[in-house]
Amino acid sequence: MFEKRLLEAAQKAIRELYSQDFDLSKLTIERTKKEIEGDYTIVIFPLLKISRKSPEQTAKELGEVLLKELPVLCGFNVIKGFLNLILSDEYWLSFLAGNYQRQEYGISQVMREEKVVLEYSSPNTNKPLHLGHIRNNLLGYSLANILSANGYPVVKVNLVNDRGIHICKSMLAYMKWGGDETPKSSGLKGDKLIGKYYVLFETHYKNEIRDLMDKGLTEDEAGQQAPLIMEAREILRKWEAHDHETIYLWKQMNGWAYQGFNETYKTLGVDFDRIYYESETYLLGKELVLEGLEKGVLNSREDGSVWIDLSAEGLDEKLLQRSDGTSVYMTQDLGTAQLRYDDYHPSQMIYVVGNEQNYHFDVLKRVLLKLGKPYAPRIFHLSYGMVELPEGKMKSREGKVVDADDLMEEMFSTAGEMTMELGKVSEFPGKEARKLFETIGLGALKYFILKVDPKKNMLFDPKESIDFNGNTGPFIQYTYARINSLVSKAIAQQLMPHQDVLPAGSRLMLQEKEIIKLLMAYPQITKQAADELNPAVVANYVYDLAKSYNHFYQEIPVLKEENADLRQLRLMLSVFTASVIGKSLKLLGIDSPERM
RNA sequence: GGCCCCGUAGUUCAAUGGAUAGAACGGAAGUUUCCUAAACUUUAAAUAUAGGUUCGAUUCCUAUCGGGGCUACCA
Repeated sequence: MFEKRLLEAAQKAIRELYSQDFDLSKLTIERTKKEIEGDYTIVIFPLLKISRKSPEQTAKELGEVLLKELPVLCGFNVIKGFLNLILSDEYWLSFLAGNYQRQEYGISQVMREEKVVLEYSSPNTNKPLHLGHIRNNLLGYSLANILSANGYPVVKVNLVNDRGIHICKSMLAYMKWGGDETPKSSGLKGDKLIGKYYVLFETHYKNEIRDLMDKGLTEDEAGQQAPLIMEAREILRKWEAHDHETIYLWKQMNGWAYQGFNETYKTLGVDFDRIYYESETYLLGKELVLEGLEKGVLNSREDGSVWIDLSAEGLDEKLLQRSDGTSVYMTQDLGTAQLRYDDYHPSQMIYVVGNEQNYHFDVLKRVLLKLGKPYAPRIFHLSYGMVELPEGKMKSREGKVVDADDLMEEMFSTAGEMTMELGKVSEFPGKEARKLFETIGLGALKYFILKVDPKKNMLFDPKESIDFNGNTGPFIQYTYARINSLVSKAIAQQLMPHQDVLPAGSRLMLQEKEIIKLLMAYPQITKQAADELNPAVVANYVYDLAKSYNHFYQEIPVLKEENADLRQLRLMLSVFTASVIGKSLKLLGIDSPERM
């Protein structure tokens, strides 16, 4: 890689010029800004202490030595404290010719030994997936792709919250008011049917609380004593005691939910290698709690509840097991972590979970550390920001959510309307057209969500957020389709270049060079995205690339160019660009349409 | 109250401590006898406030103001 060679040469040049060694980590080399002539820039300021000369003078001296030392350099300029180096066109051209058809470009050919377990999605079986889950799923799926491309063997796991007091709530509501309604009889998707009863519970529960408060109870007391919540607790107790009827209903309702989830996952285009159920891990969690008690790391109270005291570390006391012996979220997560470690011995266990659970994961890690678990330090909570609506946070208890299925369906129909309006694919058969609308609609949705830094909260306005023009998924997909059309024509006219032919002697236009530079950056981009666990790096990159290509395409002829060398160069550039756009989108979980 | 995160054009997002803070949407003005106009070109418009560290701060530190989250025997 050129940066490395440049750094070494700079080291040598500095020693030659100032007879001193210099800490290379202080030297920054960056790609030259677009508006300025040059390809790589060395920031000179850190050198001034040892050069004892003006920034301009220092830059000039260093530039001259480098020019002599590195044959690929053909010139430089100095602006203030910045040394801008110019590489010869041959350098860019040979890179282009050598890589434009490499399928494996930007994909690591070395696989690491140790696995990464990546958890995402993690739905509750009592409510359908909503926009927040969409962000979660897209992030997880994309990260799995990005890590794989960087040579990490990834195990995609989904942890289903299939048990707990919240599930009992929808079970209770169904027992009371459900009759024998099924997804089939109601025509509702399974997860939607469950969600309906969860909301029903919350509504009635709230009413009971209000009634009790009217009788003089505090809100807390009312929340604890309302008949519905007490009944739900009883169901949880029965469930943990393996009561037959309870288990039967639980299985039936969860089955409905899974069917619904699977449909949504399929439409969204995400999948998993392994599904864990909390009902299978909570007992292991309880064992760990017992172990903690024996080791004296945890303490039990008189009422039988088990706690960990983290006040010495600036946190609070945290409950790990209820007084009635039932387990809580944390108990389950302890077991899940253990099981995952036993199954895969991963080098990293990444949890894609919203930032509202930062505290929970902080505690989880500390508990496991105190238990002396070797995998505790390998736990990494990839904490992503909330998706907010214009009116604020989504509240599934109140049914104030953007439903995942509805949203996607809306995207598809909007994509269809847009396409028809533009008169793009009127000759497409119906099935193919529907496929295209899904590709474009999902492209818009996925790009919109993934282009934002995962750590940050983001706003989603159902009426305005999704666009198909400008900095959007469809814009990038369009660029891909456009190139594809161009290349098809080139093939038809037998104009495609031969791989072993170098377009020699041609001068690169600015627009061409800009694209080549971006293409060359692709491997670093995928690495950065993996290091930072951040798909937005890829999203912003591929937008830049598409934008640069459109700029080029608008102003410079490709097939119409009469000079065969230039035509060949531009075709290579186009083929390479389409390939890298396709790969980048793939990393984001976005499909690239051949036509649109 | 305590702990954590975030304040960048009208709006939604960018910017490894480096050059004149980038885009997109929206606003204004243009480009189609020419490889897909879901495109391209031009234009107006922003770092919450006050200090500090630094040759250099949107970025690091402190305070203030504003927004969000957590602080459940919910998940």
